[in-house]
Amino acid sequence: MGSSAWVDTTLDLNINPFHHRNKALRTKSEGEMADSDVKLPFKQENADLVEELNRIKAENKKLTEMLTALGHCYNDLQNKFMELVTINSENEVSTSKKRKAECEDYSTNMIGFSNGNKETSCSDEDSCKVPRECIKTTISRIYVRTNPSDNSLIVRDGYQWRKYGQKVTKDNPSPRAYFKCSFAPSCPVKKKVQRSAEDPSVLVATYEGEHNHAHPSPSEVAILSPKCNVKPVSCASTRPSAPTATIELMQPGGYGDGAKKKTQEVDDAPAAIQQVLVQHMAASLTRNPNFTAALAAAISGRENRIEKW
DNA sequence: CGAGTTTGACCAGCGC
DNA sequence: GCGCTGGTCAAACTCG
Repeated sequence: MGSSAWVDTTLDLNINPFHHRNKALRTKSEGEMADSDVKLPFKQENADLVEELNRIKAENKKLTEMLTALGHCYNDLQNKFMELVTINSENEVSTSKKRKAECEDYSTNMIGFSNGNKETSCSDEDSCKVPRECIKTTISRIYVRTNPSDNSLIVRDGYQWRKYGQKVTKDNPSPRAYFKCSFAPSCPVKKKVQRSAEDPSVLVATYEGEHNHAHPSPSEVAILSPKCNVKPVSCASTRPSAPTATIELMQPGGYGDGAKKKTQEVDDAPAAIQQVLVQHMAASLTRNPNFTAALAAAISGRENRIEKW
């Protein structure tokens, strides 16, 4: 991807909106201290306000333009990403020699998380015959980055699983573990977990079917699997049948700890560092399409209000 | 003692 | 039909 496609998204969000105004007031108060008898004429104050208004308008316009550019950039990137995904999935289908794995591709939802670099989805409708059951069952695939030293084939997703088999497959030296959902006796969901052949630190969990019960609450999970260090996960983010990019696994040293650490850092940081952190957070937020959309709405609303003045 | 895991045996689908 | 492979079963084993 060419670097020319990248746009500087670090918006000057006017983090301290009263900065200029304060400056003016400060100048004013300093002047007052020096010469308390001289009062700023009302007209002058009005002119200052108009000037401030114009400055804010110009800033809003600039932000709106940047948002538009950002939106276009985001769409371009998304399109490019989808193209890459399509190419990848085609390659996967053509190289796959597995009988049943082929049919998985018809309804597979591949969800990547932990480092979020493999999120994709694919569907290919003419590469193989489709047995009926393959269409009926929902198949999701998730990738979990784990500690390479951790040899366990455990993907903690909040559900209760019972292992019923393990097998070494031909195309992968690491064994594949077979799990059934044991939270509800009649739950048809099965899970296969195997380390990625390319990257042994990545666990590939394949879910088949849909849970016919509610996601176990954290307390239920704690009761059912006291030794399993499962933290609460939202239903939507863990249901294999409901693929989402917001899946978050509780990996040691994962996002949870990181966020905690960050909070700690924020608590401890002096004001200057906090300012830098705020600016970093603002930069991160501007990369979020939801945020940019909300910001655009807010700006347009604000502009309307300003124009009414 | 019960629940969960391990592991060898068995079964079924597919290619040759 | 035979062999290979993935998936499942179930007895044996482990652990709390």
